[in-house]
Amino acid sequence: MDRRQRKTRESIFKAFTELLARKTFEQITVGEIIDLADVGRATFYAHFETKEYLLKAFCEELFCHLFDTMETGHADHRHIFDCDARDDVFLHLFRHLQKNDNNILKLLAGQNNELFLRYFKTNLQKLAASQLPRFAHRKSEKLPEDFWLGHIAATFVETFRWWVERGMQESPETVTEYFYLSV
Amino acid sequence: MDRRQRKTRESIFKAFTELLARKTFEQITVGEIIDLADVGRATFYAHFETKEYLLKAFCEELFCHLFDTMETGHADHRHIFDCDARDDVFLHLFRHLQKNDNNILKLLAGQNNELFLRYFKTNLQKLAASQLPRFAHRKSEKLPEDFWLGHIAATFVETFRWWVERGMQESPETVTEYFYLSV
DNA sequence: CTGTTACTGAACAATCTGTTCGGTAATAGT
DNA sequence: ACTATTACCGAACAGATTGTTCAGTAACAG
Repeated sequence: MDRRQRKTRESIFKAFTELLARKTFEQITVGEIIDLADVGRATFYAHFETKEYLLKAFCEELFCHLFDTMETGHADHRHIFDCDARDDVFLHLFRHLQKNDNNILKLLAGQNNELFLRYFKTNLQKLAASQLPRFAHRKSEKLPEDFWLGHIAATFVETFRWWVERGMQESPETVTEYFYLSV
Repeated sequence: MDRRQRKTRESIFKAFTELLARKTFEQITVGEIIDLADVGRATFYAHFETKEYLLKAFCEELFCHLFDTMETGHADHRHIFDCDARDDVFLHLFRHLQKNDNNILKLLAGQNNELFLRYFKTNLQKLAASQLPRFAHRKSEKLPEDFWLGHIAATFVETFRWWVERGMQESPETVTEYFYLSV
């Protein structure tokens, strides 16, 4: 990819992330993004059809980083975050989320969080599917599989939301315990 | 309340409901609402500060109808909907939702469903609190109460969402069973 | 009958979106 | 090193939407 393109894309992402720390998605305008990214208006629209497409691309990169690196367990990833692969993946995930890379919290709290939550849930559902044996309760046998997977993902999201609302006082270990107890 | 005010408010609500059947909240403009409601622009803004405040008022009326009448069990309500108070409240609720009064489904499916879901969850949480003995599992003792209530409400919402996504093929009784099994 | 209140409708500024285009600079291929 | 391609700039642009203002008119309450 052209170096110019890459630089533009990165500065737009960076500006978007910074703005996300201050305000919610719908409060951010294209004008603010290009000012902070120091990029022409036409350039922005050459990269992203609309503001929503930027969010979409942002979410894709975000969850790619968050989930894919976890599943495959890349060496560099483990080095950076000092992860132990033997850890529970959900505990692992809570630990990541605690760091609030890329201002995930603001995306969760925003008014227009539908798209974000959909990505979150989709990825969680895939993760849950790979961890299905962990959730093989008696009750799960009586429920349709897609219902069950959706329930696990939704429970994770809700647990995370509860955690954030309370200011993330509890340790990731405690929250993980709550998650497994309630699911 | 002045008859003129009431009529204006009602025609705005009616227009909003109709538009909600066709498009999502953010696609609806104030111009469309006042055209359909046949109401002056200034009049709309005399009633509602912004479009969001209209949604807020709409949600309040909606959930007031949905929950309050259920808890108090008004005679007229039972007449209209032919409800049996001995029925489980959650089954009762699923039956109501199946009717899709006021296009709840569109509000659920919309992109900007955050406000709607918050109202939904808040009311469900109150309902769950009143029904707490039903959810007195072993596991619930080990969890903080607000976490537990939030989990019940979120599970209901998720169950409902799953139902809607599959075209509401299952009976309300089956869905209620799934709900109780998973919570 | 009268004072108050609500609605009308049109005009208004302000903001944001998404597009267009001629000129400029960086890049890639040869 | 030359050339064609590609990306960027930046300013201008039309179009849509929002929320406000105001003078005139109609409905309401006492």
